Amino acid sequence: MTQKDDFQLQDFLPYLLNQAAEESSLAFQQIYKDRYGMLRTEWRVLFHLGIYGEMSAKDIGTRTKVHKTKISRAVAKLEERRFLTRRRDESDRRLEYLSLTKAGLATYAELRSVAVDYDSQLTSKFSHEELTVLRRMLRMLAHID
Amino acid sequence: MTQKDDFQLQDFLPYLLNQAAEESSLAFQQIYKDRYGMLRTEWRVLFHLGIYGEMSAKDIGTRTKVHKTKISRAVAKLEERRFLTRRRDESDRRLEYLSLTKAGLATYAELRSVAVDYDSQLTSKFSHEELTVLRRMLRMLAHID
DNA sequence: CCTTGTTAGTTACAAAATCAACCGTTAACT
DNA sequence: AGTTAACGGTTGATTTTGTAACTAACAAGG
Repeated sequence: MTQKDDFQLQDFLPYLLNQAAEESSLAFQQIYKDRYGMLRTEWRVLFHLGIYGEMSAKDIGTRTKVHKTKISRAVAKLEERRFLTRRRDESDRRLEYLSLTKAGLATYAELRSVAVDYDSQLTSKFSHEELTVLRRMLRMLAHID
Repeated sequence: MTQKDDFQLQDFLPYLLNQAAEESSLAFQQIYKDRYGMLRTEWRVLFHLGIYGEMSAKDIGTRTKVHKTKISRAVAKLEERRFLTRRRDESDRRLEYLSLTKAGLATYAELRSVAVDYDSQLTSKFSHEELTVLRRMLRMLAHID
């Protein structure tokens, strides 16, 4: 394992971002996976509906930039578990609005509180100013807002 | 789509990091995938060998935190394409050292230059100071160094 | 109306990731 | 030496994802 090159992989932003994203998601993933039997897209859909209320699969896909087939399957799984219900838009019958059931809302509330705790644990190592800079830069990189 | 909650998904660090990581990897992924027919783990292995020279699959797995089955399959694919060769460690015959062939090195050099260009394009929106802060924070989150 | 195109969402099939079990080798302990 | 455990790496079965093609519904232009 001898040095042969001066390119620094850990300074290459896409790589570094992926490493940070994976590592920082790990413990949270454990929880929604092991404790709630959910996949990544599923908790994301759950959270979107929990936060924004009724919205369509298309809306969620646009916001998360997740492909519609993944959304479709996540929605089907959440519906099967009675976490959400669908409602046809009568003026445009292609659309269906999704909203959480009581059970879905309860699960969202639980996971949300896990997320809040987890986030404050993650961010505890940094100052408020640093976090402001970090979030702004990440949002720019993610093309959010 | 009515507001129902004040939890901000785009401030939840694991989510924000994943969005930034995915978006910032997209165009680079297009290149190694479409132009070089590679998978994520494959370019990572290629880069590790290009940067550090000869190393074992285990070493790569430790550094990248990628599971050994994924490494094993990426190595097999790269070997099949004659980008690397294996050499048994005679003092511990479980280990094999991987190193790039001439063709592997050439491909690495090409992709490396793409990566350098791509990175400077990504980082051009930020100041040197901001980038220093960002990298330091990401390394802490990724538990690198 | 009637084509042609587009959209929201689903499905089928191929590709890839995950997980457990496996092989051969080395290490540790008795 | 002999047993047991651990390690590096591979393989096979299952799950998840990606890609394309498909409904069904709407929209625009003739």
